Amino acid sequence: MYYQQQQSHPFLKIVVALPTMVAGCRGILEKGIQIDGLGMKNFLTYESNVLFALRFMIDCNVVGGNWIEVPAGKYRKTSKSLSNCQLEFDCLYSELISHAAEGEFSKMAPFRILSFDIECAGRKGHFPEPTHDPVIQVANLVTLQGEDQPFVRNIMTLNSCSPIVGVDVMSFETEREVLIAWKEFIREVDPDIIIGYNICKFDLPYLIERAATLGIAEFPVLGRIRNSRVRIKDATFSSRQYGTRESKEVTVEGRVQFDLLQVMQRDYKLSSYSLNSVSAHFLSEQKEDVHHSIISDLQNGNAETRRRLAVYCLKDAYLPQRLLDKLMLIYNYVEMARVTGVPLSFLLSRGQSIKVLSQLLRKAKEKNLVIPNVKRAGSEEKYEGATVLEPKAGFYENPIATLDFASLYPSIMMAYNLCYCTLVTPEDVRKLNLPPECVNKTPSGETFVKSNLQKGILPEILEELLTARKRAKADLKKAKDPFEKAVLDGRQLALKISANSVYGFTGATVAQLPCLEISSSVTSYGRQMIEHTKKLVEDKFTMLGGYEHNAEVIYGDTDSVMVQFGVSTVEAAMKLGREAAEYISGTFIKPINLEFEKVYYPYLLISKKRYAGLLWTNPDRFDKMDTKGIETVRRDNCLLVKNLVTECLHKILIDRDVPSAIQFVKNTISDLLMNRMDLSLLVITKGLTKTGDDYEVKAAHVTLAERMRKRDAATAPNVGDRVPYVIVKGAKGAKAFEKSEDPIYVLENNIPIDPQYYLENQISKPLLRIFEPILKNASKELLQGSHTRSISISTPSTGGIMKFAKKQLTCIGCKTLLSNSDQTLCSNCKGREAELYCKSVSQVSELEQIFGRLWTQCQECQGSLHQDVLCTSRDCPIFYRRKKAQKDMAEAKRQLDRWSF
DNA sequence: CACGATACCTAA
DNA sequence: TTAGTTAGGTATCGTG
Repeated sequence: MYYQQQQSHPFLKIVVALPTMVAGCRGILEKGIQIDGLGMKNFLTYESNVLFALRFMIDCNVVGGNWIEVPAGKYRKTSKSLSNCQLEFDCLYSELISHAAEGEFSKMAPFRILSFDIECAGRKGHFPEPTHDPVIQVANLVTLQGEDQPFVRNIMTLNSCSPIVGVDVMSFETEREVLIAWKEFIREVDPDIIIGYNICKFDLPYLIERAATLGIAEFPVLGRIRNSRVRIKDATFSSRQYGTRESKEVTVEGRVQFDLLQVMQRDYKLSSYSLNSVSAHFLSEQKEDVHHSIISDLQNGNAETRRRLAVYCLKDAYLPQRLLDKLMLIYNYVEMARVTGVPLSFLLSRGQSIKVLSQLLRKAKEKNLVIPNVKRAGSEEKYEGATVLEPKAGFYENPIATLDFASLYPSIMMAYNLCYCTLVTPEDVRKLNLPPECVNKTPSGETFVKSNLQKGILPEILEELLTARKRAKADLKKAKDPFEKAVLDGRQLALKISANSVYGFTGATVAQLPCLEISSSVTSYGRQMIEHTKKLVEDKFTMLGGYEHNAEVIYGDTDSVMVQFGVSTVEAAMKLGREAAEYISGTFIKPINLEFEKVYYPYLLISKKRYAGLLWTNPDRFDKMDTKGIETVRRDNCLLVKNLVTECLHKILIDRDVPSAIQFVKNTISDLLMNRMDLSLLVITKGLTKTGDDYEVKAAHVTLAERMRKRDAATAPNVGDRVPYVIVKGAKGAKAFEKSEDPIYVLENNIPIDPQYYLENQISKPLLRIFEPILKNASKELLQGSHTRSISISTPSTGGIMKFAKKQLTCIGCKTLLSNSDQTLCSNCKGREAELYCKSVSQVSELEQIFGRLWTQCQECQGSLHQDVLCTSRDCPIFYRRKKAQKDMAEAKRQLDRWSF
């Protein structure tokens, strides 16, 4: 920490017998000890907060996912076996040879991967609890990493189960036998990695707690250490990036738990993280979603119904494996472990900073430096971030060129040698009197020495990461073998992410080694650079300077500027863009580089961080429609808004057909108000970011989560979950949080939704923001007119006061109220019986057909055309349509029944 | 009804 | 032995 003129200092290295003693030792030294002749003295400690496993790996030069050689003759068989491993021997740790992940050693190990899923029989209306409810099935798939089919597929069932092709069905008479069989299976298969969906929070703890309830003492020995019991601990993880999440920490020695739910939540921003929704998203494969209350019925049926359950259970074990393969997670995660040096398990259980710290510790060791364990200072400190240039909002119908700094923050840190060990304290600035040519004074006022005096560790780490990335990308181009390609692609991704998170690490005031002098210097250089770029572009590309038009920077954020060169073709904009990038890059120190990347044409700039446009990287045709920040890319909008905005942008930007966009809006509004909208389009989801009491204001999704907790605590959303809801009709002037409701509940109880809310609070503003730059009187054009007057005939409410209201019949022909409930038609419509009867009949048959089609579709999804559909998936549009069709059909049949002759 | 505070999510 | 950063838009709630 800080630039040290003196090349080396004496340090005292303290070695203790057990890892746990490090903390105690550190405490004593920090608090201070009495030394004869010196009095009370306290000490700054160094590297006293490094996790033991990481310490060991760093000292032995071992990284996560790394190959280790135990040289012949350097080990001997253990005298007494302590493990369940296939090979067991003793070896001195210093004899291990750690191989860098290159050549032969970059290959992935043939990990044995177990994917499993359990089913439990909850009591009616309750979510299963391990203290009451039995485990009735466990499905297992075992796959060798790199192979595309599992080599073991089995299901352990309580009670009989009809055979399933290609699956080893193992039936048992008692639950105890099921659990013991699974435990034995684990020992026999000896998996390296255990995967599944939500296994860390549900399946694993459930099995263990259930075994404890049943008193199966031998069950919780699932790891590789003989006689070591699995331990469970409640854990919460909380960070700005990943949010707060409660989970369970299950210790299974020697096997990595790789919960696909955690992977999804960390790596992808989705509106729903149910296995069903995720599978649909990544695998285009739906899965039936059987409500937990039905599972008991299937279990209590016969061998056939249990077989049905088994098929379902197997699919839940199969999908995580498919996701693992499809997203190449093993490659990406192992490469991340190799690049950053942390064990694989840290990547899912810990945050970003441990990865940077691991690299820092390794590099420091190499340089013979030690890292101080600085006190956690006040975390309130803030520093200024990046500049966002004031946007000149509007619809641009000429090409806009985009200039970007490549890896801006890493290159600033490299260019100006910003590091812990190059920072000069204000005191030292005065004392040391360093010559100006040896230091950089940053725009934020800090002083760092240049690399001739001391090369920074951070810049060196960054250089290595970026060079390695370049190499990985080059190798990737040459690679033929798909496995090799996967490894390299995973590696270049890991390298990029790692380089980008170094800056964040220095600014993390609650982390291990904050250094705001570095982070605020980085951003101050960044601010200076974007302003400089804007100025250069506007000064050079002028008519006075011999160009056809005056260039104008219309927007820019952090590391990019959008330039309107005034030219009318994409090609011309690209040419000028390249020229500008090259010219401006020349004015910066290496390795800072401004690149021309792309052209937007046309370009709709709404405000800071919000824009849309067609993106061109070559002049022949556009690559895609690119939207930033607006509703189409946000998860807290209902599909109705997302689809509507996407479709309008498509029509405006691609088709260049504004009238058709307007017509589309009108049709959609009309459909909404006529109650013709699919409920699935109206579902809004928002993340539950804290526990109930911590909220200071009431919000729709929070109050709904509370109400759901009262209905069924076990299935209600938890911290970190996303809560889907719809807004239903309520009292006049009721707040949104009073009108939010669970979509499934709405469907089952036939509660009318509030179309007006969707029109006024969901659709209108986003639309106006898009149309206003394009259309005069946008509000009048879109939101007023006949299409908004078609007031809905809502489905009658069954709850509340409506229970006491008697339903009055209306004329089948014209819907006027009838005084006499025996009547079918009013006096006006008398005489049209034949026509209207035919209409009723055809309505019923039409709806029957629609329903039939949807039903078949669901049957296909569940994989059998001979059985009832049980699926109630909140994430599946077909489910909502099927339910609606069913209701409509029933209503039509009721109408038909009124024609009793 | 205006306005600040809170909450959420995104850009970079 | 818990946590990468700041900037910014928008909706909604609560209060004066």
